[in-house]
Amino acid sequence: MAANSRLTIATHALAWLALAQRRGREVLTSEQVAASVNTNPVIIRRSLGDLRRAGLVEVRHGAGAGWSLAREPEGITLLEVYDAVDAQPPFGLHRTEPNLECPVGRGIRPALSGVYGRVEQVMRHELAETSIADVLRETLMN
Amino acid sequence: MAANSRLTIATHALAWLALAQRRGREVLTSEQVAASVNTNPVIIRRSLGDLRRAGLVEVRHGAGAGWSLAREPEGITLLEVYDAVDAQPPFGLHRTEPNLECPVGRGIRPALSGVYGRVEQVMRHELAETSIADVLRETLMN
DNA sequence: GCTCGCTGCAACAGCTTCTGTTACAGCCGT
DNA sequence: ACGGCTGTAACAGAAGCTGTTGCAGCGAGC
Repeated sequence: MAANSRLTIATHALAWLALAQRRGREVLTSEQVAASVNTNPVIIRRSLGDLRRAGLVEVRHGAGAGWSLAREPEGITLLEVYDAVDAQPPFGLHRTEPNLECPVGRGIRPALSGVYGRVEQVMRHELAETSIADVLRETLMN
Repeated sequence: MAANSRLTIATHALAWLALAQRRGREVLTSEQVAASVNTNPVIIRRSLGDLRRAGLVEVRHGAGAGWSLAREPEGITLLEVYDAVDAQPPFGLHRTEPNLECPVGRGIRPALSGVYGRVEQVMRHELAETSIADVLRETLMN
């Protein structure tokens, strides 16, 4: 499958909510967000549902329902979005347990876990450097 | 799908080759490597084939055939392995083109490309910090 | 030159994940 | 009560990875 686009969809939705808010529209429906992302409204509801559980957006039910940011766009980092959408880590260990009678098979998993953990740490640190407001600003430059 | 284990398989194979070399065995067959990784020899041949094309291992055909490291294990970094196995990048952009009539849809792809590019850069930098010899040393500590 | 062991590679099945779609119950302003 | 929208389940299609089988090709050693 192509690479995972969950973080992209969620960030797109948040940037669009941030812009709508700035323009005076308090809430957007999943259909309106879907029109910008160019996908199905259910996809957006699933993604925004993840973000709601993480406390990044709020939802209003009933008539006139819709979604809005729960916080200022300057305060929402891509790291929070990454955690909210529960994206898969970049690397996985062996799918089947290696041969434990081999010295390499016995010790390689903790060794690789250490390396992979360091990689994920620097990745998370970099994601924390960018906010939704940053993304929106760069987006509107084009 | 579960996370991608290509980098893990390739690194395991290289560490095992490095240890065998140190023990005086010049070459290992794909079956011997597969026994340590606990998988099918064809999987190993595919992985080592990637590493051969990247110049990290050498193969000998005919009778007494097998694989050996093309360079010192201290000089092979996980970044080279990562590039050799052509692992997928951690994040993907929209699968379908966003709505270009929306200001967010129009500009968000270059904006996200910039962020994702920076994330991949720090990831690559971290992978370059670890060599096969490092992995083997940590592996044998367990 | 033949043999034999191993590589290289194609083809295929099974599994998993993600995306997209339909359908429907639940909620709540108006 | 109505109507619009959310929440969620169920399902289909596509894609990628792993694992498996089968077979041609290569070359060292006899």
